Amino acid sequence: MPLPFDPIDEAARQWGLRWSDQTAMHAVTSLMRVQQLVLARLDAILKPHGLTFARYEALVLLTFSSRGSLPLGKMGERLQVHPTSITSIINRLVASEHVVRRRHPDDGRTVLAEITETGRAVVEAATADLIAAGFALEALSDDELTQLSALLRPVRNAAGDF
Amino acid sequence: MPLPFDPIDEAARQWGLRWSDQTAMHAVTSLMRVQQLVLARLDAILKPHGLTFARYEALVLLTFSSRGSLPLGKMGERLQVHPTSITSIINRLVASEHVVRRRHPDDGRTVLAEITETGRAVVEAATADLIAAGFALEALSDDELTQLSALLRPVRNAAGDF
DNA sequence: CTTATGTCAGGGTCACTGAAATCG
DNA sequence: CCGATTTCAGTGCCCCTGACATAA
Repeated sequence: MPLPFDPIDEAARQWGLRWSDQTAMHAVTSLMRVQQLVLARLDAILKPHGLTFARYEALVLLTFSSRGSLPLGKMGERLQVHPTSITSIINRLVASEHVVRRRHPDDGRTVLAEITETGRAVVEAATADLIAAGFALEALSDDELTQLSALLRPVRNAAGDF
Repeated sequence: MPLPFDPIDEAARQWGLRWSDQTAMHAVTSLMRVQQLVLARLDAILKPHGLTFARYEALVLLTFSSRGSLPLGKMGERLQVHPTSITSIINRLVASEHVVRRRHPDDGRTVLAEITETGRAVVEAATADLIAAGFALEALSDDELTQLSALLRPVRNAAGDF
C-alpha cells in the first residue's frame, strides 16, 4: 500500500526548513527513485529472456555493428561501463550462448565478442516486449520523453561524456 | 578522453533505423546514464565523511524526526528501500557511531534507530559539501531542476509510490 | 494462533581497485 | 621495457528470497 503522501515532496519540504537548495535536493532524489523503479521494471520484462538491462544493451550494440562483433574495449566505451564490468557482462552472455568470444585476427591483445543467431533472436523478442511496455516510461508522452532527454543532456555533457 | 560523439544519440539513431519508440529508448538510456554519473559524484563527495548516499539519506531522515529516532520499518517506508537493506544501512551507521539502536518503549517488536551527536555533526558537514557541489546537478538551472522533478513525478505516481 | 517486526543466511548483479598475463 | 587490452581476485554495496526469533 502506498504512502498517503509523496515521500520525496515531504523530505524536500522539511529540507527547505533547514537548508537551502531544496530544488536540487528534490530533483536528485526524484532521479534516484525513478531510475530504481524503471530499472526494476525493465529487468522484470527482460528476466524471462534471461537478460538484464546491461546485457540487453550489450546485445543491441552488437546487433548494430556491421560484422556482429566488437572488441570488448570498444563496447565498454560505447556502453560507458568499467572494463571489468564488460568482461562480466560478456561472460554471462557467453554462458547463455547469446555471444561467443573470438580472437581478433590482427591484434592478439584484443578479444572480439560476436553475437550468435540465438542472440539475435533474443534481442528481437526482448525488444518487442520492451516496446510493448513503453520502456517502463509509458506514463510520459512522446513530447515529455523528448523534454526529459533534453534536460538530462547538459548533465551528461558536464560530466565529459562526449 | 570523451568520445567524439554522443553515444546515447548514436545508439538511439541506429535504434530508430530498425525499431520504433526511439524517443523512449533515448530517454531511458539517458536516465540510466545520468543516475550513474550523479550517484558516483554524490558518493565521492560523501566518502570523506564515511557515508554513502543511502546512509546519508537515512541520517537526514533521522535529523528531521521530532525525537531523533524512528522505527526501522518506518525508515524503510520513507526511504523506499527493502527491509534487509535498512538493516544493513543501520548496521553500518551504528559501526561508525552515527546511530544507536534502541528498543521501542511500548512495542518490543520494533527497533528504534536514534541519531547521535556525531551523527548530527556529520550530516551538517556532509550537507554543506553537497550543497556546495550543487548535488552534482549544477549543470541545470533552478528552473530546469523544477522541470526535471515535474517530469519524473508521473513516473513515480504510475508506479504507485504515493 | 496469527500477525508484525527485525535479523540472518545465501545468492545475484554490478561497481571499483589492484595485480597479472598477453601481445604490439 | 613500455603501453594497451583483457582477465582475475577481492571488496563493497544493494536487492531479493526464505527462514527464524520475538513480541503484539
